[in-house]
Amino acid sequence: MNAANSLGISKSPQNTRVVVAMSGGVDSSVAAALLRRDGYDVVGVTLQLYDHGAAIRKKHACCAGQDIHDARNVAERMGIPHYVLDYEERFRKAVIDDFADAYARGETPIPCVRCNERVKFADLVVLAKELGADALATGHYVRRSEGANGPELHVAADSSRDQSYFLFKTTAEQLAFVRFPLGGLEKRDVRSLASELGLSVADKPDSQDICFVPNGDYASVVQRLRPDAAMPGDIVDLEGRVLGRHDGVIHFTVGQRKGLGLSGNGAPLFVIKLDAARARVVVGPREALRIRTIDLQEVNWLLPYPDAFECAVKVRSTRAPVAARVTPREGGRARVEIFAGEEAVAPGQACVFYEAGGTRVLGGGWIASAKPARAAA
RNA sequence: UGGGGCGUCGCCAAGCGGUAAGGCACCGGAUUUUGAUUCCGGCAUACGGAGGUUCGAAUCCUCCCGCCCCAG
Repeated sequence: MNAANSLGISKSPQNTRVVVAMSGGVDSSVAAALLRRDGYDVVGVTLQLYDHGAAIRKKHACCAGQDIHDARNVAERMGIPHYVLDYEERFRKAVIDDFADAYARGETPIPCVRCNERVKFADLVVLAKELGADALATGHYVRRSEGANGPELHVAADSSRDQSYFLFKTTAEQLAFVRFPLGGLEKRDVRSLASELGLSVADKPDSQDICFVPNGDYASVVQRLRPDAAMPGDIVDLEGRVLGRHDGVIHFTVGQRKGLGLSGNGAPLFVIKLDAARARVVVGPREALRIRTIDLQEVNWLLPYPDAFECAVKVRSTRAPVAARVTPREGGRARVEIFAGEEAVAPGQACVFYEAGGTRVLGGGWIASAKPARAAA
């Protein structure tokens, strides 16, 4: 048995085939280039996820139109095989439909996580194995390491770029096969590497916003897919008093302040709850956003024995983890008690568990419901 | 048509003779591989209207218009 190579696989790089998920962006391009430079047998794969024509002019997108050309160019330059696969149908069903349904239910989906969960780390893993690969690599900023009980997921070295929140659904089994070449790098280093390696995408802007939504106007996408979901209704306060009207719950999310058009108040009002069945948007003061208990579903455990444990949880990608206790429940569920409370917890978003004071991701689940820190309607 | 009160940015609201606070809403930008949040910036040459007093008024006076309240 050979010594493990840089990917932790007991083969020489030349004999190690790695499929790289290439989105056409800087990150995945550099990931592929780095592996190529290290002598791996790299195969590039790009998934065409949604409408080609509609996306071709869009900046900051990924996985369609120009991005596919970019990925192809990068692969060509590196001299690696590159495949473009039509995943539009799959993506539409697994990600876009789910996105629309969630909004119609008054929830706030994270399509990026669904895409990782259902497409990139599901279908792509299978595909990579079919291509005879020893591993699948992506350009995500997150680290993987071999622990006593198997592979572990850790936050990125560049904490400002960490994407672990978006990868919480990665299973232990997938983790055994996936690699993240950029997890230990700083974003600026990746940029300069892209230049050094002569990649045409070196100065390409980072992607942001939802890739399949044209102008940041996600509501119009939902409305087109689920016409009935855009039902106008009342904006009410915590006591049920009608304060105004709205054009559909799909335009709002828990914690939202802007767009309510409610004036004359001393302090701003926030969306506290969405009641899709009654087409109601419930608003209240900031204090009413405070949550103590959260119930999760479809939990992914990256721990060997999920007994109740204390850890730090993130309820939002852009916030520091906070101390909490997680209690697993049957049926893939879990209850999370956040000791100091947390604001604006929206059903449909993710709650990710982190090792307290550490870097390891212990798991996470989808937020099914949340209970206020104090009594409130 | 007797008495009293009030009319300042879309909404709420300071100011009470010295040259228009603030909040909400809204708009723009920054941040952000979700949606949000947050942050920064913008937002009444103008104070119901018309006159008058004054070096100077949203602030004082007069009249008018509108609204509210109490009496008739």
